[in-house]
Formats: sequence, structure tokens, C-alpha cells
Amino acid sequence: MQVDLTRSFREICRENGIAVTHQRQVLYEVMKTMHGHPSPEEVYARVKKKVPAISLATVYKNIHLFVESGVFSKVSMHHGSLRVEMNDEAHHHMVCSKCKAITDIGEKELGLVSKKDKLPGGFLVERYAVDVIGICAKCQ
Amino acid sequence: MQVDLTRSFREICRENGIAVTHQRQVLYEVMKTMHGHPSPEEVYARVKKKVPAISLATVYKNIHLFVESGVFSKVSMHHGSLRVEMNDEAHHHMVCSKCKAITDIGEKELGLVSKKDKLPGGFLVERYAVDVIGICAKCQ
DNA sequence: TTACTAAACAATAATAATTATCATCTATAC
DNA sequence: GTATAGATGATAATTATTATTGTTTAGTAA
Repeated sequence: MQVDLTRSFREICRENGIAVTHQRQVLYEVMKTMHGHPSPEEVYARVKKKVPAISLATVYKNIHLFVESGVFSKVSMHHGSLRVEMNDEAHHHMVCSKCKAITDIGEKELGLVSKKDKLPGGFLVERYAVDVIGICAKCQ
Repeated sequence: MQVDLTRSFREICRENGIAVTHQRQVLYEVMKTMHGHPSPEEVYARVKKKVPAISLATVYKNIHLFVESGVFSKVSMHHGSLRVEMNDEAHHHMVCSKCKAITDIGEKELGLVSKKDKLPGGFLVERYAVDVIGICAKCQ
């Protein structure tokens, strides 16, 4: 399996024009084993155990690289910083994956269905917040 | 209308146990007129025109206060910092509004419908990312 | 292999976003 | 009006992220 992981990583790199470095490979393999939604710091802490000399900046750069290549993904497409909204109508968001612009879309125009109020794990639903990811008119 | 705004703001404050200060009132009124998804800095810039001595920290504190009281809302319920995920199955997220924990939920378990691929404004849909906001089992 | 070149790395400085601290000041309850 | 808890402004501190730079290394062609 070591071999399989290695090979698939080399393939991913070739497909995306990414150089295969030791740091990158360890980073990839460590991340593969992580579940949930770790922060760069958490990933860094784990990778550091295997490659003590690695720099946090390297972790950041390669996480970005993996995300851009579609190997892994970001949990949120939104701006990193706080944004408020005053729109009090029920609505959702269209997020442009190129320019990152966020536009409101009314609940009705979106037209989703469903409405369970209890989900697996005993999660009690308050509301749904939908991000429609795509390309805005300007960026097409 | 000045009067109406003022009165409704006093009511909101009374309902939420918030003291009515000049800064807060101006902040509220300015934010009411802002559309889109402004950052605290953008709000600060506008409020500063009316209350030049206001501090950015005051803007931050009161935005948080308004958000906690449900007067306005945050665009994203997620952590402020970058999070990655390695889960490559189609899934969405359950976000606990108390502890902010994010849990994955499979596309099928969630069971939403809809599937327009063109939305108002000529937005071209790539995919939907749903956040189910609610209370996790632990926090109930 | 060897040598070359572009890219990657580590260390760390710099920047951006947010929060904490603390000395006044003020709204509210009495 | 007065007391006091809470609010404010100035700014230091913290956290998250990005940029810079000198050094090392991967990829590649001879």
C-alpha cells in the first residue's frame, strides 16, 4: 500500500505538472489519513513528526497547490475574513469560483426541496444555507 | 423615517438587553443601508464619516453583538481560518450553531432535490454546497 | 551519470485580520 | 442627581497568512 500511495501520488503530480518532492509526498500521505476539517497548523503538526525540518510556509503553499489541482478541497469557498449581511429575506448564495464574488439568490428562485428536521447523528436542523458554486456571468 | 429607524432600534436593544449608545445607533443605521456582504473594515469606513472618533474595535464588537442577537447575520458560519478536507465522496456539511463543529453528511442522506444548471443573472452552476445549520447531538 | 536550470525549500520578515487591555466615559436603574 | 455596570477609544497583542531571500534539489537533456 505504501507502493500504491506512492504511485498514485506520482501520477497526480504528473497530471498536474507538480514536481515530486519528499515534503510533498509526506504531506500528501499524512493528509490522506486525516479526517474531518483540519487547519494548516494541524496538518503542519502532523507532518513535522515525519519531516521535522519542514516549514509552515511549505505546508501552506502545498495545501494551496493541492486545492488548486483538485486533489483536496477547501471547506468554505468564502472570503477568509468576516462578512456581514443585512438582507433579511430568506436567501442563499451564488459563489463564483473564478472571481469569488458572492451574490444573493432568493429561496424561491433557487427552488430546492427537502426539509428533514432531524439528520443522522441526532443533528437538529434549524435551517439550510446553500452555496451554489459556479461561474458568474462576468467570468464566463 | 429617521424616527421609525430610531424607534425600532431602541426596541431591538430593549429586546436583547443591549444599551443604546450613539455609536451603536449610527452603526445600525449605516449597516441597514448597506447591501451585499461588507467586511468590518468597509462598515468602519462608512460609520467613520458620521462618527469620526469611532474605533475599529467598537465596530467589531458591535457587529458581533448584532450577529449574536440575530439583528444581522454572518455570510459564513465556518471557522475564520482555512480548513481543508480529504473526503472525496459527494457530501455536505452540518454546522452546529453552538459549538461550530462541522460534520460531513453524504449527499444521499441529506436528500435535497433540484438541479437547475442556470440561475438568474446567467450564473452557471457547477455544484451545490449545502450547510445544514442546527444543533449537534452533543449540544442539545 | 553529470551538469544545468527552474522550481522548491527553510527561515523569517511582513502584512492582514481580529482580539485583548485598560484608562476614561456614559447609559441606565435607583 | 448619583452610583455602577457596561461601553468606548487608543493601542498593544495575537493569530493567520503571505512575501522575501539565500540555499538546496528535482527534472531533464547531453
